[in-house]
Amino acid sequence: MTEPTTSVTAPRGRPRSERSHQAIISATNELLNERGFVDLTIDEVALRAKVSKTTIYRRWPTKGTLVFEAFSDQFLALQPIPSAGSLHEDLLAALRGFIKVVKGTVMGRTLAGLVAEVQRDPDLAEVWRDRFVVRVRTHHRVMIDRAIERGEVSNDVDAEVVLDLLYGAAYHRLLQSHLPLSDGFAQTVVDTVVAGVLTNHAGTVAKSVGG
Amino acid sequence: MTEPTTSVTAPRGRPRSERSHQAIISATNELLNERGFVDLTIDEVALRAKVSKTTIYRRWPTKGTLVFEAFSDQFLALQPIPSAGSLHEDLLAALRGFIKVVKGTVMGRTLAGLVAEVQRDPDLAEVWRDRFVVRVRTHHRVMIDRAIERGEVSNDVDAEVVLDLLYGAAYHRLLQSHLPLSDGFAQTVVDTVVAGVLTNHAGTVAKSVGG
DNA sequence: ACGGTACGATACGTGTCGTACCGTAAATAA
DNA sequence: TTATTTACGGTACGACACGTATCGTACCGT
Repeated sequence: MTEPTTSVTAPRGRPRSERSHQAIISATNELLNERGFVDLTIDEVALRAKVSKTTIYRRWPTKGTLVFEAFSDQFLALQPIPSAGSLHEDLLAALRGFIKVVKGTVMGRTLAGLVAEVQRDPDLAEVWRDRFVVRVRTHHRVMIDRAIERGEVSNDVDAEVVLDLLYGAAYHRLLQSHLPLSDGFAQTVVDTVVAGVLTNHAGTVAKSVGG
Repeated sequence: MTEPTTSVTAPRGRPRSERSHQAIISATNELLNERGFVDLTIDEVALRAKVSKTTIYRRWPTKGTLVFEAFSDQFLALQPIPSAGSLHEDLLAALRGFIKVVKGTVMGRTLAGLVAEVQRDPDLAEVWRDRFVVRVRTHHRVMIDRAIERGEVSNDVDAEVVLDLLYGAAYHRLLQSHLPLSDGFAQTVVDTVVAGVLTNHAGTVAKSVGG
């Protein structure tokens, strides 16, 4: 109890280098930009970070987990929860925010690459679900919860399905590349979903009709 | 002009063995069932099909294209266009059909594996879009076109977005595995999307309200 | 017969992953 | 100070699967 709470058990041997950690993450992000997920190799990350390959494998068991860690915090920081007032405005702003990041940065291809890797690596899939999908969805669900609290929609709305409709459609265009992630797409998606929710789950107060 | 239309240019040398072709496709499907996309190897397909590996590579440049061909016809044949009468009924039947195949057979994991591979192989991505995504969407779009013809919805409905909402949501649950592809999910998805479409794009005749 | 193409069998080169090994460096404990 | 513990760099290595190359043989039309 006299020890500081920062370290309950004193680490014994040589501590892991925080500097190496940062160098690896940085090199990973650099190479992600230059080559993309598929053509990124651990050897090259080690070379770029001036670190032994062994050091990388001591911390991350696979390429997927490394890229995941380099990607996720960065991406999640760019997904704010809008609170403009109406459900329509909030969802549209959120979807536009997603599209902006996905189209405007290399993170779109990295995200696609990670979704792909998740289909190949069950261990990564678990991490992905618990530390990304669940996290970002919990984040986004707040918009719907707030609409319920306001009485804009009733509380029997299936928030999970609403999120699946919005982001499912967006991920679909990202992964299949059959049509562009345009702003018109975002508008139509939100128009349709919100209208559907309001029709089937009208709230207790006058609804605000968006533009 | 005197030649039959079946072969414009007469093939010169030894023709490709149709028997080998079938054996390769069959072996691929067998191994797809046993091991899944990731753990399927070309060497093993060759062994199982009693065919040289060279023969496989003469016809399909990569593992992805081979699996694509073994998968796509089979899958597409199981995606009929419902015509029950109302848009709601048609879309629900179609989505249920998709879920049934994806959950009931190994094709769900194969589909996920192919979507993953498409993110890694640009050549396969092109084939995938042109010979699968476009094809299945054209197929499904008929349901919406017919609703327009019936006057159930107006002709300014964005059919592409409707498909993205429906199948985007389903693919999302397939690929992210955060929630199950339950029948309740299918119902809520269709309820919401159809309500949204009818609200924003009411047709010229009395709409049928689904039970 | 002859040229053209597919075939089987197999060896090979390539790329990448992840591990093993070894001597060294940095920290704590006695 | 010395011993112990753990991380580090450097590198070699094993494993695996991909895709290619080679070569002699089997079928096909002319």
